[in-house]
Amino acid sequence: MYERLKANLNRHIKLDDEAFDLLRKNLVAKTYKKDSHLIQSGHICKYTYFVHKGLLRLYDINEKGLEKNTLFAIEEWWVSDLYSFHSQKPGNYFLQALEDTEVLQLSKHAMENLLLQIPKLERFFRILHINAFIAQQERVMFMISKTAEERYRDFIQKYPDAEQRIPQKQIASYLGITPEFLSRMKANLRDAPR
Amino acid sequence: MYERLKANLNRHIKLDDEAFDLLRKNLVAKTYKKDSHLIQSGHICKYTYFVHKGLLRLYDINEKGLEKNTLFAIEEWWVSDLYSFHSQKPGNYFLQALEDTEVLQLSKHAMENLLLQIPKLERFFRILHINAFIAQQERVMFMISKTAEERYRDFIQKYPDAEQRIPQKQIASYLGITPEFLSRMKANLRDAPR
DNA sequence: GGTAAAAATTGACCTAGGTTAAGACTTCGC
DNA sequence: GCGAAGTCTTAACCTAGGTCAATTTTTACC
Repeated sequence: MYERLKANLNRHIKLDDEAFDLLRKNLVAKTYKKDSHLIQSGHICKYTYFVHKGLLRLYDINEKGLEKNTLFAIEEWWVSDLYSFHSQKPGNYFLQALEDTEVLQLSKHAMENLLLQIPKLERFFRILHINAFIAQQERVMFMISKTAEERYRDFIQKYPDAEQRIPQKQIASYLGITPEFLSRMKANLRDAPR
Repeated sequence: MYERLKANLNRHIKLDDEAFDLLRKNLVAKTYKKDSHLIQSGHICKYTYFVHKGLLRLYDINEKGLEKNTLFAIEEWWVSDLYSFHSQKPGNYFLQALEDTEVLQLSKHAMENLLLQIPKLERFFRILHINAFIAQQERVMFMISKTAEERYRDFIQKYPDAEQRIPQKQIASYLGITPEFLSRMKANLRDAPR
């Protein structure tokens, strides 16, 4: 169970056994049923989650009342409403399981303590958030520069198993298009592929 | 000159004089003329910049040959091609001065040393990048959820002096619309304000 | 200070993607 | 295993925003 977490940390830092153990003691394993929520808009987000198994979506509800996905988190992703988690103010996002999902949950309080006790974790999360920023920045550039079809192609290439695991309406919402239009695009691609 | 930097650091951490002095020794003050480039696409990005005075734009050139702005950096912003800076691989972005600009420049090598010598800096940049991520995430949600006019209103509200300092075609590129359409939108707003 | 280039505006026309609605196909609860 | 609800598809029509081109305004340069 913790092997996946260890592998994840090892991408950026080396932790000795003692530090890893301390981290592990502060994590709580939880499972969530498909469709249940880990985070609710309007509430203060208490936890950051490491996805061990499953699939989550982070979304908000815009002023027109529509759900818009901002990210999907699969195995080995860290996910939270970062604004709410770090400011400890009410957030705007919902986090929902799209499959039965197992996570390791880290509270804000535990995280602050760990950062003091294991300075390398500051480095780990710094690098993690740099990469998250770069990915979001690229996504903005895609929104600005590419057509819906180009963004869709890019999406299925980057997340090859997404097509199987994620309902189309969720993918459409992530891409910023309607499910109807995604459906039409797929029909076009079928007729005139590549 | 360093007061602005000190204020910036103080937003998230407290540095003693010794540490601040060490940081200062690693920074190099540079000035760039309007229209000159600090970073070139295709090159490895050697520096991160703290903007002391002036205005920069970070942009790429997409496959259709169009320049697209991903961010404007004004006084007290940190800016770089983070992907290239951190990976030390060739980047895709250009960083250009839109006004005569004074920056403090920090090399990758100096930064790595500083992070080891002043662990609090890990914390500082971690928080900085969390906030940068949150802002980009919100920008993605705006692209997905709002009309061009709503995004324009939001932009001029968030950056009140942008209208004076930044040419319209640059703002249009940032918003993901054509200069022609921005112009027409402004005409509409003039006729039917609010 | 005059002119050449760049930026902004305006107008006619076009298209990617949205909207609404109806039918078909899946999924899920009992 | 069956009905209800949700999801996906298809089609007709609509609109926000793009394209192209001509005109005016601003900026930059000798």
